[in-house]
Amino acid sequence: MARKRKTVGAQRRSPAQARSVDTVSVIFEATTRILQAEGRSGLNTNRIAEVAGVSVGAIYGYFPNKEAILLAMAQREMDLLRDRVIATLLSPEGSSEPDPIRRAIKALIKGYGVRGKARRVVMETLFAYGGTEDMARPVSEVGNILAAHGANIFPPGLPTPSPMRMFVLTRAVDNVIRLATYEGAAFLNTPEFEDELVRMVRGYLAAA
Amino acid sequence: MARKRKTVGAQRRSPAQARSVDTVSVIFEATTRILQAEGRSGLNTNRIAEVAGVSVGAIYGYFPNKEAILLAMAQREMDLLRDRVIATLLSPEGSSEPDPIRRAIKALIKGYGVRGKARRVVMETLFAYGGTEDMARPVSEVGNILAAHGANIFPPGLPTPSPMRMFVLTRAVDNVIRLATYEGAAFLNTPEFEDELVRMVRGYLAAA
Amino acid sequence: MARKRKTVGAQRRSPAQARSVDTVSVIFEATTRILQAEGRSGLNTNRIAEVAGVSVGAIYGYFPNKEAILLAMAQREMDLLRDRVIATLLSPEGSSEPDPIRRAIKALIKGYGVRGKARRVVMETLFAYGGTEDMARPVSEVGNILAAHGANIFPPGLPTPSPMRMFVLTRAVDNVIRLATYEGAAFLNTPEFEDELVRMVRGYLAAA
Amino acid sequence: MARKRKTVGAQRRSPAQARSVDTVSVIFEATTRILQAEGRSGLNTNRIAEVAGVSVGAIYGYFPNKEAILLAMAQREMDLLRDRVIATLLSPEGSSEPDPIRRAIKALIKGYGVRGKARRVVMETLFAYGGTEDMARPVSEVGNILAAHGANIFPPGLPTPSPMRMFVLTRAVDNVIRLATYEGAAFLNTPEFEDELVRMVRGYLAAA
DNA sequence: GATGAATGAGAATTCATTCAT
DNA sequence: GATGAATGAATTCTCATTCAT
Repeated sequence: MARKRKTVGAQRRSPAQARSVDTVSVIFEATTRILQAEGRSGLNTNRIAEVAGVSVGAIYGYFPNKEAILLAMAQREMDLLRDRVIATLLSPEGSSEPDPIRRAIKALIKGYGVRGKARRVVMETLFAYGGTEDMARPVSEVGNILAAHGANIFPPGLPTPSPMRMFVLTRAVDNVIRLATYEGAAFLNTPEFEDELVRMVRGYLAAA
Repeated sequence: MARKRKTVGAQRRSPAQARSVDTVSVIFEATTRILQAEGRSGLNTNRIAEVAGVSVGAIYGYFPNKEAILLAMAQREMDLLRDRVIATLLSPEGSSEPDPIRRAIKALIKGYGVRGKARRVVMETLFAYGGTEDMARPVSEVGNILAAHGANIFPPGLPTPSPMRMFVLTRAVDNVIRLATYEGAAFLNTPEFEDELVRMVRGYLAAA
Repeated sequence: MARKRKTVGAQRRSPAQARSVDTVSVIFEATTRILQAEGRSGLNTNRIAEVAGVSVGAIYGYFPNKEAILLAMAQREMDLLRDRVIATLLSPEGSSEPDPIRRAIKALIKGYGVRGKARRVVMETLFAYGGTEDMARPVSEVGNILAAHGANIFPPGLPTPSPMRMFVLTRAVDNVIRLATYEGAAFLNTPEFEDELVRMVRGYLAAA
Repeated sequence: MARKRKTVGAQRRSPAQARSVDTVSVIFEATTRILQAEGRSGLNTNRIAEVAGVSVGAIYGYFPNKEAILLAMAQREMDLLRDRVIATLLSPEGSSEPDPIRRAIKALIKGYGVRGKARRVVMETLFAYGGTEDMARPVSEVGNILAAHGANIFPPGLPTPSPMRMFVLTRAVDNVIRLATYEGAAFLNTPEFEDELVRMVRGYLAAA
């Protein structure tokens, strides 16, 4: 038996050198491509190595095991999305939209739209491997930012939402957009959908 | 010899006799038990057969492969949940709760709570195999029922929600509860969480 | 998970290193030994690995499936036999037999005789997988050699046979010997049988 | 284990009733169809039953095991061919061809041509299952007939061939035609090919 | 006689991981 | 640091055959 108990964890080699960064990217890209083309069941380390043009051994130089690759990818995806949303929330400068809630919703819709299938598969994989917490973390972080900057973001006159309300609010918005994207809803990019989401957020906050 | 490409899908033997129906149930029960006790990695066809008290061959008489079992179970789960929610929405008799919205929310929270680990794995499989549509269908069906019986369910004075609003509403509620369940949120079974969800629904509807 | 449709064919790992070549040889030898001792039904990949002293995985590193091993062996057998016959035809030196036709017949009889059971199973596999062409190719190649060197091989005074005649001639001789071997004909190793075949060839050529 | 040691043998139920004959035919046809469409690896008793529209159990009512089906089919094929050739040899009436040797060759070419692929697969299967003897028997029988009627068939003035010569002669002719058919030789149905075979037979006999 | 669900030993194949080069 | 051949336990899946109905 060549298998060891899993230690799902972070990367091994620190991507200090340019080459390391390349190798990691190349592994991520290969994984994305395989997942996209053949789904989860077509994914295995040997295949990743082959598609990535590196040796299996090299993969184990950067990741302790297979799941770690998927985990790292999913985290990267979530972090990218989170950063985009947070940036959007906090900096009204770069946008013509004065309402931060609407800005965040726009950012999410746009964010889920790019690299749609790849992201979906990676997130699904993460989900399937039990990474619900990892999926939730960036959403929580957005929640934290919102809470911290509440005064600047939420409509004046309304109290900053409680943690539970934050949970409900962020999950509701995030998942509605996610599912609309995954289901390929026709209204996904319409202003009406945006309006609807804004209405949900405002209505909810107003009902408190 | 020649292996066929996997066809995650329909059953093979049709459950014409009483015996067949038993076998499928027995397979489902065994799978649930294993999943509950050992999680996804403890699940394999030989084990299922052993726990179910049937032969491996019998399993392959009803399902083309392992995933198909999980998929069939997931669909059954969703259908059960849907039926429970619809029943709750429509029949105020069996409940002390007069508000249909709150009744439905209670039913969902309770429904997601039972057989938690097994349901989760099963739903993850559905998700991982791209079954977003299958996940969404029962929710849509609840939406249809809501739309049809709107007058009896939605607060008087409010118009029956549009399809898009129905989408947002059902997905939001469903996913918030699902994620709270999966994340093991501490507030899951508190009345406050229920209140919060009711508030979201009512606030949203009122904001229209 | 996803099984690929069988691709009875080429090897996987390319025998770049000396080690690889060894592994393939070792697999071939083990297969021959098992076939010889227990026939086709005693042959399975785990057994081959065991007898070969390699892991099952190693086998799948070089062959996509069990049949591919047999097929590769069959091709090797045919090529060996062809080379032996051609060598015999062309080089009168190593033999006390002055007649090239008789030399070739002797070589064929001897060639089919060695490793009888194993060769047979291996050829049957080739046949069963539609490899009639593969079986015919080496015979054709012998035919080509004959045609090219006709002047030195065929009885003086006779024209070099036409392609169709070559076809009839080579197939007739090859198959008579093959069947006599497979049927375990009592006369197989008698000089009379050899005489008979030589007579057929000469009689045929003379009748042109 | 539900498998018993094989008793490759004849049919069980004697096809006394019309239904039995039908069932056997239907099994043969299904087997042929599967073999033709999917090759040997696609053939199994459950599939035969399915394609034949009978139950697996029914198959075991007529044949003791799977191989018996193939064996029976191959024997039927060979017997049909043998009967045709013998009839052709013995009865000059039905033909415009006065030469019995040429008549037999014509009959063989024609015989191998009909139901080409189906026959081939069945014969290959028989071969692969070690039925070389069964393949050879009808040829031997033709040989016997030839020997018995030698005076009427072989060119006057030539001695009736010895058993060994008979072996060489029949196998040579049979296999050249068989391979020409299997390889789809362009010259298969030309008079020249016929001429060539006749020449071989006559030349060989004359060389005695 | 027929049916077809069930059997289950056995075979094929996978793939994460290691480690000698 | 990289390579990739080898490992082998674990799993999936097959299919000839039986036998209760």
